[in-house]
Amino acid sequence: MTKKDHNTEEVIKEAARIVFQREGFAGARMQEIADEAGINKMMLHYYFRSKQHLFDVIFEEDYSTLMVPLAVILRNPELHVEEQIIRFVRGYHETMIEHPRLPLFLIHEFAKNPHKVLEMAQKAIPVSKSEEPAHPNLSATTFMDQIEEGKALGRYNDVDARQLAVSMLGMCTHAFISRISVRTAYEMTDEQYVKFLEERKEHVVDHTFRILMKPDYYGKWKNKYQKEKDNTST
Amino acid sequence: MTKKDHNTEEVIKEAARIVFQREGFAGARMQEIADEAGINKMMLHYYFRSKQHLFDVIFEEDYSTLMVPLAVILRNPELHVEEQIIRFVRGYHETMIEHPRLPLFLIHEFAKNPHKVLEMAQKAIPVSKSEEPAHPNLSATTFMDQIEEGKALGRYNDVDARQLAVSMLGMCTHAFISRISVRTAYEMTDEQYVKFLEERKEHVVDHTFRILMKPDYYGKWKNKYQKEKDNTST
DNA sequence: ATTAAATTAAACTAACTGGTTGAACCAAAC
DNA sequence: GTTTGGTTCAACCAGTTAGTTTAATTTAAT
Repeated sequence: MTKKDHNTEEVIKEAARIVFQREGFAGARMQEIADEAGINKMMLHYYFRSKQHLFDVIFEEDYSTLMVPLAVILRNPELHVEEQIIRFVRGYHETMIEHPRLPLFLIHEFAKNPHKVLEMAQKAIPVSKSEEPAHPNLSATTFMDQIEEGKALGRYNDVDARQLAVSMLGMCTHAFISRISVRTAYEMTDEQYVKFLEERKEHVVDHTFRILMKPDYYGKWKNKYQKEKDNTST
Repeated sequence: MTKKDHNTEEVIKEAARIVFQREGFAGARMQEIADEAGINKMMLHYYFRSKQHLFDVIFEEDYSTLMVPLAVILRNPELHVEEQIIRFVRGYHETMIEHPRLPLFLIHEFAKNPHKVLEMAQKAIPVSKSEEPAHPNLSATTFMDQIEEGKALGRYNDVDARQLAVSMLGMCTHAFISRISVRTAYEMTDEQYVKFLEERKEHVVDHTFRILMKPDYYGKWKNKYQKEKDNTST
């Protein structure tokens, strides 16, 4: 920022991100981070007072990387559930293909320190325009309400909205969290696996809608969706 | 075994299990385990040479706790896929309700040390009767084949079997892995959450079948299944 | 050139942590 | 009751780790 064009602070953060995501807080060593950054260990304390503080910075950034785009989608009252689901699943996959270690990292550190993360979450996700959500991170009420509405209209199956939400999230996360198991079980190369993830995006949308929608409504949606897709690609 | 009736070895193992599952290998402290066991730290080394060895014992046991019952189901050539899915999902939930921290623990340590776990897996799951599976842990070929068969018979949707398998596993694991997020988001007490998990068992079966089966075949299955359930309960 | 900030190297500390030692303990065997 | 041998303990040891200090060097702005 001041002198060097390649900002040391940023170099440290990227190294720390790699090491913390790979080893977790307890497993990471400051020397390891310094080596990863190709920099003297002293610098870590010069820029970020302590290991804990450096970790907090990384964790908060990573948390936002994952949550903010998703929160934006789920908070948007203009969007219909179906559009929310499509954007959510695609957004999740696109972010995670770029940051494959994020889900497991966040979940593991969250599980080790839930209280801290929960209070951080309230600050991390900016609340826009005097909006005061009951569920600060994923105001799921609209989501739930709209599903009830769809059920009443006879479009949706009599599915428990909470169970559906957990299933959808599980379908999204699992391919990333269990990357190695899946890769090994299916004997995939790295490229094949990335391709698998790219494809998976649309499969998860499809699976979610198969759970949610009544067969004929699903058929109609798929038809319409297919046409839209054709129009965009031609 | 020799003198005391309350086996110290077992006391240590249970304490180690709790601490390792909560903190992970890197985060766990031998003193912490000793305290948890209400025992002198020396005893840990007396019974289990090193931290690493103690961890390996626990990890292998936990790995087996999860995998063996599932492998038994998936290896059974007598069972139809549908029955396999039902037993798999139920078995998974029942085991995990008893050991809620198992999935995240195993996945996290697996991700940190994939090579070691993979070679361990081959020993851990006993191969019965000169059976030589291509996929040692979850010989998924039968599973895949039967799904292709169901598609050919017009019973199943044109779903990618691998994607389905990942989705099913994700639906199973996520409720346990993200326990705290889910509990917080839905503002549940501990009892309510256990109830949610109990219920979830059948929901996941249902979700999986909704993805897998064509609507009319799903309808038939559900009908038959409902009758069977009524017969068992009356 | 002068100055101030950035960076490195190396030695150091204070706390922590896995692992060890040697003595005490205790129940059974003689 | 004394011996025996596995069991338990408090204290200790050696290596590691986060974090500090100090001094020297490089870099960039004035």
